[in-house]
Amino acid sequence: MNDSAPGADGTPGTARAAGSRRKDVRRNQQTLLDAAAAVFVTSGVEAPVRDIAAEAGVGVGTVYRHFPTRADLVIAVYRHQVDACAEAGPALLAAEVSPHAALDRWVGLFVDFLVTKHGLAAAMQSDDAGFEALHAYFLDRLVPVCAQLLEAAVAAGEIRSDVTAYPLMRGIGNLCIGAETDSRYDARRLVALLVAGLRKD
Amino acid sequence: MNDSAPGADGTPGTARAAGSRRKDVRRNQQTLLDAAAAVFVTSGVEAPVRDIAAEAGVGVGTVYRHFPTRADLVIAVYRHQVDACAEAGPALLAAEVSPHAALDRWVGLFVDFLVTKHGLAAAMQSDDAGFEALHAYFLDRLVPVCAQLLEAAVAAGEIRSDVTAYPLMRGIGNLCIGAETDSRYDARRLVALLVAGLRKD
Amino acid sequence: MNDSAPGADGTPGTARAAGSRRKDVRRNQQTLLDAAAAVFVTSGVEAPVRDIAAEAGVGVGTVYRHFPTRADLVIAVYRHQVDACAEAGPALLAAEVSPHAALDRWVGLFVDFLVTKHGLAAAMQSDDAGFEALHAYFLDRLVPVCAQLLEAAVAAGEIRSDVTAYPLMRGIGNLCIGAETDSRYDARRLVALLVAGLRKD
Amino acid sequence: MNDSAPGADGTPGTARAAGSRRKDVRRNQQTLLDAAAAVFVTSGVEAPVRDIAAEAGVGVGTVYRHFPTRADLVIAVYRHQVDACAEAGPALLAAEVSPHAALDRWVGLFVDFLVTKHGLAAAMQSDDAGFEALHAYFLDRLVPVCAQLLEAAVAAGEIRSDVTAYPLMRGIGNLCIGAETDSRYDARRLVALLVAGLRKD
DNA sequence: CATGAATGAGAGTTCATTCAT
DNA sequence: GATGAATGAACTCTCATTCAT
Repeated sequence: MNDSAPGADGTPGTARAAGSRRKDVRRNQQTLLDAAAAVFVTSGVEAPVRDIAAEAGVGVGTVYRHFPTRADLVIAVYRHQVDACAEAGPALLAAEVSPHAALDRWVGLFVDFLVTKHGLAAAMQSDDAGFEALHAYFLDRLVPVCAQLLEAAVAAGEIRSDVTAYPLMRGIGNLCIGAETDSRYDARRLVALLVAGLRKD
Repeated sequence: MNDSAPGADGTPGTARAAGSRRKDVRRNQQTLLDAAAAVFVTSGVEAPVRDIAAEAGVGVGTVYRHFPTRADLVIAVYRHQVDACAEAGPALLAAEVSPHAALDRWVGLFVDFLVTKHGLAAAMQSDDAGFEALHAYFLDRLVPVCAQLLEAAVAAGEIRSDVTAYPLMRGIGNLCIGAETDSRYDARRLVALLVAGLRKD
Repeated sequence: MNDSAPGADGTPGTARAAGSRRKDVRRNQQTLLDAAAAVFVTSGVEAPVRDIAAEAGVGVGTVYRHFPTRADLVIAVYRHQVDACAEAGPALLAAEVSPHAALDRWVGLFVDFLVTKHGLAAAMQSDDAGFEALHAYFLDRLVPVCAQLLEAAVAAGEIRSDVTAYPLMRGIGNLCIGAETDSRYDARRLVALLVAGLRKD
Repeated sequence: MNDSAPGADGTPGTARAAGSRRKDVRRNQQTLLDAAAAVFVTSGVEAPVRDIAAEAGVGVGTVYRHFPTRADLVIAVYRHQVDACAEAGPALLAAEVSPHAALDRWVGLFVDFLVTKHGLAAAMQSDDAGFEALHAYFLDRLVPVCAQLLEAAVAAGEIRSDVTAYPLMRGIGNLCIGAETDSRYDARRLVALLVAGLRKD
């Protein structure tokens, strides 16, 4: 993360001008992220850059300056939620009665996140070069957590030992595609089945 | 299907000219289908119409004449394989030792088909209006078969009774997205897990 | 439906084949003219050739064979009515109480014809090269009649002598453009004003 | 009008950059209008957007940015002249010896304008949806003026009282169609006859 | 830094016209 | 003669991305 704690720069005195400019920039970034999030909800993550700029009330150039590629923008928009999800893994492992239960709940968290993000799941799997970084970010952040949960469940003898975290995460992601627009399709349900299928015997 | 029973117009004499013309046209259609199939492999089913025309060595107008809609073309390209898949369902049910085994093998057939069609799985789930007919065709053809297999397995007490064919098919389709371009991702495996997850207990 | 009643031509003896063919052709032409007239009514004289062929139940090639240019077709469709209009001129001159009255009624005839032909007036003035022949046909046929009426009216001292038939006919044609689709616009009325404007004093 | 009072943003300093940009843009708009006017003269108002872009030395996108609709462009090109014509109405009414004379001269102004605009008169009557706005603009602007002149002439007892402005304007517009390409056709003359035809007795 | 105008490649689609059968 | 498949030019419109101000 490049700018946590928005108001935390206690730079006093001299650097005022620079400081306020930096503050402006930061404000701009946030505006942009909010705008992007809003547009993503209605038009999906492939929405025209211009729409996002318009929603934010800035020029397209500003979008490009802050987020050179679309992936950068998408990552930034969802970073907090992805991070929160990643951090929830170990916590669940500690709190739940069994590693498999923890895995199930953690996966549920991820699905709840994805299912509400119009087009995100699809973008994540897109072979479009522009989304490579997005794909990578999600995996970098979540695969290790998933691996940890998987290992614990294997160690506890609850699940088969021949499934690795990467394909599992991609599978879960895939199952979430299109869930937001088809009421007859329940991604949560199917993911639960998939996770159930991991069980030994 | 418009070309069943190739030799059915055995009319000699009069219909010769028309017949041979029709033969040419049919050949052309096939050329087009082959070209489309080839382009779909490399560029996905959303490839520009112009590319397909070029691959087939015809003008764009010819593509539009035969397949007014992109969905028409995609359906035509895959119709035989979808039909074969649909027909395999009852056969497997008769041949396999148990309904669940039949379901598993049938699903495997579908996955083998999908996984080799670049972008097809993705297109099938696309909310793009142009692909609606495609979506519909696949579902019309395969959901009933899947439902039949599911029912049999439920009747045999092998699987839970709370899963319906439509979401299952969509889930399977989703799991196949992107499988052709990522060697670390094994769609067959995940689908097998999903089907395993249907088991009672 | 391109060769109904194959043997219906009562041509006796030798010339049967040629005779029946010629009759067929003629029938085809008439079918085509009827079809064209029908399509012109609904889609205007610039309707796609394919639409006309379809309406007639023939191939586009047949249309082109009989009417190499669109103008040929349009002329053929309206020839009878144009001729009838042309012939009405001298008759009216003989029947009416004054040459100006005859002119007025004759012009009314022409307007009644044009106003019911969707797009014809516009096509006639179009500088599109494809319509040149159409333009020419109408003028060749009608300008002399108009000139005759004009001369008689001038000779009778009813109208000014400085208006010639050609621009008058074009003006009348122009006034009819778009009349069929705009209920607030009454071409007959305006043409009557124009003709009234010819009056001396 | 969007550019009245050119120097009205007298903001010094800060707004300079934006100001000069705006000036460029304005210049560009003008270039575009000039180019469009030129192309309209040679190819008519239905000329391909690309041709206009090429004439202006800009990309097609630029044309669409400034004038989303063809009608917008056409209106912009002719706005000044239409406005000038509209404004001339009352002035003529004040200056001429009689309302009918004013009407005659005003109509002459309009004809002089239309007759030099290749295809404009035709486009104005076109039932093409893309030209609806154009049609509307002309009528909105000119019909009231015409109505005013008409009323005055009626009040003065010079013309018949049963002709309204709308059909009269349309008729005049129609009479101008094709005038620019046919030396044997004198639209001014015919329009004058039409206006003469309005006279009482 | 911000702006948003400009660019232009790219995709879709329609039809007049030709010509092999 | 009739057919209608094929051709491909022509047009429209959209957006990602750059860059002068």
